[in-house]
Amino acid sequence: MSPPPLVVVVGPTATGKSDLGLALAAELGGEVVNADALQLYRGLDIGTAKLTAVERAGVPHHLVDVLEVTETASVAAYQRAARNTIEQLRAAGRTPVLVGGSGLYVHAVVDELDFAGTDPGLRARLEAELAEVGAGVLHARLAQADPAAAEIVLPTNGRRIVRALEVITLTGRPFPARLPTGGVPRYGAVLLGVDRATAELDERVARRVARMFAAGLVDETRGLLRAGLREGRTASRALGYQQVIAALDGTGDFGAAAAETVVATRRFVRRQRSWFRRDRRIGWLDGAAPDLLDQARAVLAARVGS
RNA sequence: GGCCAGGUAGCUCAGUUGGUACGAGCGACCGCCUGAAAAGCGGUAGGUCGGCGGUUCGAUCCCGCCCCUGGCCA
Repeated sequence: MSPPPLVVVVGPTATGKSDLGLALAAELGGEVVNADALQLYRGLDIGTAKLTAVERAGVPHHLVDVLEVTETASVAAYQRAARNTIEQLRAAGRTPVLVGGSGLYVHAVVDELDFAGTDPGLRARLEAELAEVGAGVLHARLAQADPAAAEIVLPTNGRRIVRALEVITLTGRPFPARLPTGGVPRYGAVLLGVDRATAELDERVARRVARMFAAGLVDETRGLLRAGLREGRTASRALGYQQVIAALDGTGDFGAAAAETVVATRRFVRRQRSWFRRDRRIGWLDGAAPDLLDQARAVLAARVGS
């Protein structure tokens, strides 16, 4: 008997991915594998809209609460962990349901992305240099070392320039500046996308953020700050937390922080869409459809069957 | 009612000593994205310069009246 295919549920935030993923896992006798970079963190609960133990209704969730807020997330580490988990589940005959809105993370699991290694010392040196001399100078160096990559990586994008130089120095090979376009996905994956009409989604985001603040996002952030959130490179940037930290350091105006979180989340939704939009393998569903689950079932049946 | 400040892009504000608005940040839209990705980066579209009249070859910038906003005084 062949192992069950991987079911993937992607889409912008606040569309209803988690609920659909949960329902599908429950129905298929599967387990959820998180593909959300920030839900990896222990303690980032309210702001990441993490499902509670009760809401999970007994369906096992993997790769949630596996990082401390002080740790820096890493796609490569995530890729290894997620593939491991998925392979184990499939070997056990359980359907893995990969749910999340971090496009690069999903891509890393489902497609052939090979991350070159990393070297903390080298990275630190390059970053210090970036801060000192600016992206332009480093880009000029990249143009020397790898003209093709320099062609693609913009001279203003310090982050990418640093990584490109790191990879080239470490491997002696060019930096693959272009993401491979999706071919046949691993694990016989079926990709489902959940989205909603823009106006409706914006409205949901506003309500969700209000709910988060009402539910104690500020207190949660205070607690996490005591746990070292400020030193966390990834977690301190999470939507909501980032704005609360700024308010705590500055005006103390949490109403403004909430408003800023809404705007930032809306921008995030747009970016998520532009990321997923180009993946032609995704079968899109309207999160508002009353028969969402039926539609998802239908797409699954059609794709798995073929 | 009087005095003062102000009405310039969707928002907050620069600017032009009268000659086609160098506008900026934010937002919007589009896109990029290989070890921070809820991060990082790029492109594009938006303006009767409050209204009406006057002066002038020419007015967003000068004059008059009016409307609106904020503050002070009564």
